[in-house]
Amino acid sequence: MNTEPLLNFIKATIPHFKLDEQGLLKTAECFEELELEKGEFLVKIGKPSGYFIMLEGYLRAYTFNEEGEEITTYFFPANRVVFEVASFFQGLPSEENIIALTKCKGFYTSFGKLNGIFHAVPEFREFGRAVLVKEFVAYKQRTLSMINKTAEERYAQLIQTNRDIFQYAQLKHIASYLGITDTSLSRVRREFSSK
Amino acid sequence: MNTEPLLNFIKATIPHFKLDEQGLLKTAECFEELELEKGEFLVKIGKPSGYFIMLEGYLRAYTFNEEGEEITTYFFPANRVVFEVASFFQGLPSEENIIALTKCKGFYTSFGKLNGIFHAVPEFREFGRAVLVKEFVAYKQRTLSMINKTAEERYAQLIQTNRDIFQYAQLKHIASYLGITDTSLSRVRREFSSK
DNA sequence: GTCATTTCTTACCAATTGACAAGTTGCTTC
DNA sequence: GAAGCAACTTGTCAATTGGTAAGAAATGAC
Repeated sequence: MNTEPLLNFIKATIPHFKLDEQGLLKTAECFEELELEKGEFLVKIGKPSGYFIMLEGYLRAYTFNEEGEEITTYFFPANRVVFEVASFFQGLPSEENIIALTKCKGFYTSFGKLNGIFHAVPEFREFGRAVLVKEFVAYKQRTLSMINKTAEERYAQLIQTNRDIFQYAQLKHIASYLGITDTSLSRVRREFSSK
Repeated sequence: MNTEPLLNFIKATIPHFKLDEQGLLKTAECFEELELEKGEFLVKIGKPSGYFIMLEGYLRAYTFNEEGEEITTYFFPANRVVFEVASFFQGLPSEENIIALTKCKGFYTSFGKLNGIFHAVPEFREFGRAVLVKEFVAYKQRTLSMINKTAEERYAQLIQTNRDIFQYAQLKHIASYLGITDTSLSRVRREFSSK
């Protein structure tokens, strides 16, 4: 297993990470390489979530509303750590599916193993916290745009920050992610492109 | 300083917390008692956020949109840990104000001191993580209702889960928290109460 | 107490969004 | 190629929400 990309990712996340041989080895040991084909699930509803450092690919998280319709809760681009927080950290069955929109590559571990590294490699704890904080902050941002931006503004923002998504995800999924119907998104797109 | 309520809160959060004299003392040492009068700020925009274990009271977090209008991002009831995550954990100036809606009581600490406890009292790290995860999960839930619930459903949900808020917060602030205008909330309330 | 200010409600109209249905396009399967 | 299916767009109408203004109610200053 070539662990260099994994360690690079960790170093990029926390510049303070020290590379003593011991810790480096222990850290790498706890991860396994994982590849997902398009359409494969990283997390399934009802099952526990793992912890996936994704270096290539795109993922979509979704759940179902009372009417049984899919609600897309998140899109994950590459170079993000992907996990369903309640399931992973609270040991609950996941309430979300996370599915590969493209072929995905990265490094995978479980809660038990991650805790093992936290215990054995103190510097690594900072990584765990930084990741949790980063994802939390991203979610706060998302909530904020839901409360104070119009559908069109949210669409424009998504195009700016995550244009690739439109290449891989279906518009109906982008619509539910933006909190509107696919019909509405279609209209928004027409008006937006006429500007 | 009577640290019993503080330690009870920690124990309630993580039942595994061991009460060895040493760690107990060190933990308590890092907190100071804090009381806020109604209208006082816990966090101010531009300043760093602290970490407040609030045992009594209600707080409101808010920011401003491009038009300079207040947007309420969160209401904190008692028995929650209150902090602005990006500011506290990433050392950034806060982009939110957090203000007391009522008299508030609890225990306060800074990032440096909290890290000190994490270092000195390993069991306490679990508390820090549990708190972070809990707040993250709460925010995810909030985002989900913004995407797949109507304003009236969100209103009904807030009444059910947080009825007290209506006693302490202004309706215009509740409106922006729900992502609607105060005019709209007024209508929703009329229609809701006529059912 | 009065006055002034803010908060909340209501009314009116405009803009946005949703629900439903029909039509187009593209893809898969046979 | 034809048939079937899913994704996307468009149109129509209804429901929801926003913007503005006016008035009622509550609050605070004096």
